[in-house]
Amino acid sequence: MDVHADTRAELTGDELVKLLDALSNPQRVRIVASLANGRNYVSQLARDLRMSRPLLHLHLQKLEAAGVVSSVLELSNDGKAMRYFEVTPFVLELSPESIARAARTLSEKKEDE
Amino acid sequence: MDVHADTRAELTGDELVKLLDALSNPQRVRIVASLANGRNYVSQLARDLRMSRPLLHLHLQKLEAAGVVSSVLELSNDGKAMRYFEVTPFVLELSPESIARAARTLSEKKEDE
DNA sequence: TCCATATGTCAGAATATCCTGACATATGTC
DNA sequence: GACATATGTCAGGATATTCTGACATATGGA
Repeated sequence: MDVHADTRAELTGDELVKLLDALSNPQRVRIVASLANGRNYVSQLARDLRMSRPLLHLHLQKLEAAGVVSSVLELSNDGKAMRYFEVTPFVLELSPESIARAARTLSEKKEDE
Repeated sequence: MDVHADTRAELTGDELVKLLDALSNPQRVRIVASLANGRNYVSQLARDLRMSRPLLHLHLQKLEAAGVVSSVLELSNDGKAMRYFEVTPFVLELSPESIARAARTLSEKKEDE
C-alpha cells in the first residue's frame, strides 16, 4: 500500500478496492485495532482475539496482501519461530472525489459516460 | 452515514465496516465515480456503465444502505417516474488509529487485549 | 392497441468468502 | 520419548455476494 503520508500521491483504483475490501470486515478491523497497540505474533493474537489460528492466518494474509500489515519471522529466546505482525502506518482520505479519481485507474471492465 | 465534515465526529465501527464494504467493489466504485459527475437516474446510469439494470439496482441499494448515495423519485415532463441518485458528500480519514477507535464500537463478538 | 420509456422484484446459477477441524513441520523442556 | 510451544496448509461445509433473465407495474406517443 504505502500511503505513508508523503510517500506517494494516491492509490490506484485496484489498490483502493483491495484496501477497502481488506478493511470491510469486523474481524479484520479488530485485528488491525489490536495490532495498532503494538506488534504481536500469530498464536498470541489468536488467543487475544478468541479466534482460531487458521482463520486469523487467513485474515492476516488478506491484510498483508492489501498492505495494511507486514510481518517478520523471528526466533525467540527458546528458539521458537514466531511471526510478528505490525500495522503499516497510513493515512487515507476517502471522499466521492478521491473515489472518482481512483476509479479512473480501475483495471478491466468498460468505462463510463 | 452523514460524515458531512463537521456534522458528526466519527462513525461507529459497524457504520465504518458497512461503508467500506459498500465501497470495496469495482462496480460500486464506478457507480460512485459516475454519480460524482452529477446525479442520474437508474436506467440511464445502467446504460452509461454497461451494466444490467437489476444488478445496478442491487449495487445502488447497498450504496444507499451505507449512506453513500441517496435517491428521489421524480416525474419527468412526459410523465415517466424516474429515480434520481446522487452521492452524499463526505470526507473520511482512514488510518490505523481511526480504525482502532471505530473498533471500540463494534457490535457483537468478544473484545480483545 | 402496440411500442417505447420508466420503475421494481424474484428465482436461481455461479462464485467468492468465511470458518472449523485435521494434518504437517520444527524447536526446547521434562 | 512425550509434551509443550510455535509455524504453515489443506479439505470441505456453511453462508454470502454477484449477476442474469424473466416477470410485473405504469406512463405517454404513434
